[in-house]
Amino acid sequence: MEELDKILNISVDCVVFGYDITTKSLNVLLIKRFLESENKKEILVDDYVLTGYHVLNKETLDDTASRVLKELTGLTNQYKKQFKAFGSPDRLMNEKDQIWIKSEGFNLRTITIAYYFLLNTEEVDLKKNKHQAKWFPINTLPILGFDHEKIILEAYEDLKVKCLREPIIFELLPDKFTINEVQDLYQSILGIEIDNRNFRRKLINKKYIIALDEKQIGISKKPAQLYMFSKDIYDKIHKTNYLISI
Amino acid sequence: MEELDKILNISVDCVVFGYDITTKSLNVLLIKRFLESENKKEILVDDYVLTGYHVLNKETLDDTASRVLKELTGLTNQYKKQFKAFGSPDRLMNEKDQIWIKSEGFNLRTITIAYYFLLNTEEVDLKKNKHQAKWFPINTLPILGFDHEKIILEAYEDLKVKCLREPIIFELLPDKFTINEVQDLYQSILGIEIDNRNFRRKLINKKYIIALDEKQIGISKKPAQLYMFSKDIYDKIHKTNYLISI
DNA sequence: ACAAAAGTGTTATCAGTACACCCATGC
DNA sequence: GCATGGGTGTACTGATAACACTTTTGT
Repeated sequence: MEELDKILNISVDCVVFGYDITTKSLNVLLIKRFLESENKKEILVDDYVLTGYHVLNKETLDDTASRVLKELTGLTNQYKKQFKAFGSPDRLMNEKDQIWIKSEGFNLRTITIAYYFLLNTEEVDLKKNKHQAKWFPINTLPILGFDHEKIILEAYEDLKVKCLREPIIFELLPDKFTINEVQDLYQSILGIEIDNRNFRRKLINKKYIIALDEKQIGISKKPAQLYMFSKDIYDKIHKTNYLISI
Repeated sequence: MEELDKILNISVDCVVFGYDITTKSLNVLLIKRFLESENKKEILVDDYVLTGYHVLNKETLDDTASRVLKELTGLTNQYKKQFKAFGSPDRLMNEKDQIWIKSEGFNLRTITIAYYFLLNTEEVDLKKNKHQAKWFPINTLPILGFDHEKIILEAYEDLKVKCLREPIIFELLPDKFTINEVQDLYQSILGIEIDNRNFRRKLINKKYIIALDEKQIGISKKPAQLYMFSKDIYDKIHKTNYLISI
């Protein structure tokens, strides 16, 4: 039944970015792709890929992406962005990909609509996961199947550009965060050093960064002030902001 | 032969933006969609759509877009941007769309990868065009088939955002332009008023805006200084520019 | 000489950058 | 009391915003 509903040449692939606040590492969630020969003597395919699935007949592309994320992590309502379609005729043409495709029975010329999701790794419990999902730091990715390395790197580029212009950085952090955590995250994503004093001043002066009546707890050093991000206030301020910065 | 090569459920649609420097109007190039009943007594479909075509089997998505533009305008090497995939199950489901799809024989569940192109209207000669192509100002679009109004408006949104951050504005102008022409174009796209003195200073101070040894000719008033944009210089300057502006 | 569009300067305010030390807390 | 990371202030520079008149040219 479900098989009939699949569009065999159109899929959605999801780059799930998760920030690990304790190791200060921007990670990508990948699943294992593993296939042995019939006699189990030979390993035919053993690498990692993005999660993805075919688009179903009665489903929007956004729905497919949300479904894939939910199955992988149990999460809904995370920040989601459709960032590019990949459809080169040779994108699934290396040897291992062909073996895999044969075993799965889908179309050699499949076009994929790629999404990325932003969340923090603490939200995800990988223990209950059946796909052998695992976090990999963006800078030390394993061998990847299909054209998924390309997809991840393009998603990362888009994220880098976007985090300079839009307040999506907060999607990678818990609701309550410290200023230094935001700075660490920018530094991780962009691979740069930022002056702490200037960064603090800049952020604290924003009306949509709200100081809470709380400090960190359970920390073994001086606990830091916690803040939250108000999307409502941000949107109000930025309705008509036409600064040309080229 | 060609029919066999088409992927029946995947297309590319092209939003061709053309700036008309004399009327100061940002336009979109559309083609006529017209169908009569067999007895020619009734007009079944009479509206406009974007140009687009199915993706061919051995073609990348970018190639499809370039092919469509070339067939429509004769032009190659114009600024091209893949901006979004549209794949909602009901995107081709209104009555006229269904009549049209039946007559053309393609798939009811077609996903389209939408591109936009930037050029200036003077580059295009519509006389030789067989599709009854016509320019429409972005603010006075005709009745549009399929979900093409939605696609155009999303392309326009993307263009608005992008022209504030990247020097794509120059793709809509001739190679040699005046400062006031750039200002008029920004004002057309964004629907805002800009102070001429501040804008001039800002632009002229950019190293990648190069004053030529030429003035306008054939103009009935004081001829203005001509400038050009240097992408090389722009790229050199902006290699590593990590200004966080949220 | 007139109409039309090109071009010009100053001041005030705000944002960004560079830079080094003290403070609060938990252990 | 000490190690750790949190938190602070100032001066300089460059960009932006507000604002109105003169100049050049073709006709």
